[in-house]
Amino acid sequence: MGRSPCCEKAHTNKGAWTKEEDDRLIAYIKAHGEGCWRSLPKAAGLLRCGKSCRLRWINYLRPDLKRGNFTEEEDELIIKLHSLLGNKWSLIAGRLPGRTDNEIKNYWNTHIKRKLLNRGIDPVTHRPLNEVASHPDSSTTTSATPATSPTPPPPKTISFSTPIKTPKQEEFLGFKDEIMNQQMQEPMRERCPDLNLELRISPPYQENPEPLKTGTTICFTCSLGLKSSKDCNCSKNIGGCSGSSSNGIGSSIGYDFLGLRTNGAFDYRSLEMK
DNA sequence: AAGTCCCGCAACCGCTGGTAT
DNA sequence: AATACCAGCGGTTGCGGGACT
Repeated sequence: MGRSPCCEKAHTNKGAWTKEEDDRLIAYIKAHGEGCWRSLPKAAGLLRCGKSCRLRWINYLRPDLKRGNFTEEEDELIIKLHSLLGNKWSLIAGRLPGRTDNEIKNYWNTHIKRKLLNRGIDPVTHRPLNEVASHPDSSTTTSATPATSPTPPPPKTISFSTPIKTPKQEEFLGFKDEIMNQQMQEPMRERCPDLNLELRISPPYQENPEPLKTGTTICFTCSLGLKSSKDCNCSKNIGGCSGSSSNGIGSSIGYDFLGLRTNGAFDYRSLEMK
């Protein structure tokens, strides 16, 4: 037994959305909120698949979308995040307010790939092209998984021998990038000497950020904005984070390589790629 | 002006993970 | 444990418009 189709394909429109369809969708979501995409089309009087409605809303109609050209800063941020996360467009989008995964994916394929090639950097491995050429195993094929090479590939699993010192609270509120950069970049630089991995990423925007008490922890999955993850290891006193601190890692706060709050010793095991 | 090519983007498709029953 | 449903993700496709011949 498989899954039933998400909609009655025979009675749904396909292709570009009309202004009227957009208006109907916007009006419905304004009145009832997001969710229940399967039943939404019928309720909203749309001859569309629920999936299609969701995509249209998320990628085009959402009021918080930024639209417009990407800035140079956004370009660099995408490149850096891609070098660390691979084709995890939704994760990358999560670090770029107002941008969608689809938008970033398209932008990557049409602009950034070319930009990196012009810089002599392989867009898949983020290694210098000449280095890739000298190691035939480092293919530039479809996989986002870093290619094999004499040196270990980038983070399937990474560990840094030097634990990050716990900054004072006022330091992490102001994100002491320099500390992180100095301590985190060396191993990466070793592997990608031409790749500037200086990361300056802000935490997700919060209207009224709740100050963390010294001694509390936040796990990597939560720092990425992944709610209710089974990997969550946060202390219970952090809003929206309900896991228990059971991974044996110390309770001091440090920064992961994305500039996000985490335990003093960052545990990259939670960052395994597919 | 007409035809062709190329590029960018919106949308679709197939699949996976999570959850409820 | 098995099944069904839902939401979401990432790869791919196809259309529209601009550039080029």
